[in-house]
Amino acid sequence: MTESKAGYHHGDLRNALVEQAVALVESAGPESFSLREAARVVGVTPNAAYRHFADKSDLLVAVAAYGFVKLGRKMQRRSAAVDEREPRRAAVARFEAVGRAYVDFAVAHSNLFRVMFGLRGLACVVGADPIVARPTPFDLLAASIDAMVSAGALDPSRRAGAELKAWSVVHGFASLVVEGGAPMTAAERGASLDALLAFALAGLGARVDGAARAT
Amino acid sequence: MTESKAGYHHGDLRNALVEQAVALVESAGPESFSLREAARVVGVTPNAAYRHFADKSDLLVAVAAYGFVKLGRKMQRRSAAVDEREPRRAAVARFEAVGRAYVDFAVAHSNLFRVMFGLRGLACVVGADPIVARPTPFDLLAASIDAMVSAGALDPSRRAGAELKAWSVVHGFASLVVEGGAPMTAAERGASLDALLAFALAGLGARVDGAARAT
DNA sequence: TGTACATCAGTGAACGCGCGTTCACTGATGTAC
DNA sequence: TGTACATCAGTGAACGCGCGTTCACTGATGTAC
Repeated sequence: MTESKAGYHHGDLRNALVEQAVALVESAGPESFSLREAARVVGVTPNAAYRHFADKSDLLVAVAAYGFVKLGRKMQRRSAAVDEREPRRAAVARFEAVGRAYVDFAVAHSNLFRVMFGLRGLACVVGADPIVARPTPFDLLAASIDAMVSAGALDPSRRAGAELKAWSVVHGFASLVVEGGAPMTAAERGASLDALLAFALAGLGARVDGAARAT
Repeated sequence: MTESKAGYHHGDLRNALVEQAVALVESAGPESFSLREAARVVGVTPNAAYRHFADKSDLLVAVAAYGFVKLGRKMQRRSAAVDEREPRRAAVARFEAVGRAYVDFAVAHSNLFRVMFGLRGLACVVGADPIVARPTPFDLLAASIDAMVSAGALDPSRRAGAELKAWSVVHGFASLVVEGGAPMTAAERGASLDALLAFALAGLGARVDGAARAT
């Protein structure tokens, strides 16, 4: 509500704590994150946090939710930037843009990404009744696949289950990159991701340039 | 060396600690694991552990390595059980068996799986000079793809980069299942995995039954 | 407009805790002669 | 075969630590009349 900084009442402590928690997690990793430190940096007593969060893990769920919001925005931004002259190409390009946004996000915010998919983060945020406003990142992925069907890039008979396939490929790649299992330069990562998206489109049976796409 | 249980010297403390650490991690998760508890359960003073491990995270790396060994064995077992009458079909079936073993392992040992792909686990174990004896799980995946090429199920021109594609799909799916992002019954998981493997083979451009595979 | 009061959002001090790790040590083991 | 001794693998006690969380509290806020 109020924005007055000095004073007994903070005014927007909940958001301040979440943002500080995100910053701390991003810079030092989830395992060394402490509620006390977040409160300390915000300039507030540790117990003040309990006015806004049930406990530490509740705060971390809010951090995860923040990450999903950020990820969704990145997906939308990238998707919107696609050249849309040729509808079928554009639909495919948006699908690719969504995947690239996902991986880029994971690389740029690897510690946040870990919290999002760490213990209970995903389950709390992406469940049947997500605490993140729609459209969620998953919604955006589904929409991009629907758009491919509408644009004639994907046969309706191939539609079922496409989200899980696409999500698995991209999430697996992002995880492997983040966890260091496949150490690579940014250029190598880009090339791998290109190949990976072509692989995913081929697997789905998408028509990219008139003909069904080959890897 | 010796197997005497009683006595001042344990005889095989290092292995005992690793096995107990694995058990504790599997049952209570990595975040609540403590070196002290492992030592306590083994019946030894906490500091005795420092005779065998530099510190706690060194012990956890050993836990991760243990997991990769176990995973590799499961892959080999499943792969060996494939009916091999028709070479091309058999090669494809082994590739699928490797993928299934991976997912099944992740589900059956989800906490161990988390340690393996948690902070530094992967990097230490799978790096250029792995501390796990060859063939590593990654080696086994690569071999199964090579076998598909030899059997004529995969054109050599499609060979390059196939490991990363296959690994990404399966790892992503396993992670999503483990983290609860895609809650499903065992039957649903099986059906999804079937579809996912078909998707991966199609994406790679594999020939499953004489013709190039369609999803 | 002014006052009374309920509610809210913080404070300050303290708790018990188990942790990772270090220290100086000692009992057991195995090897050289 | 017997003894001396270096090495190894454990003990036992203690450390400092920051943590999450609870307690009773108080200053600030806003609303009813």
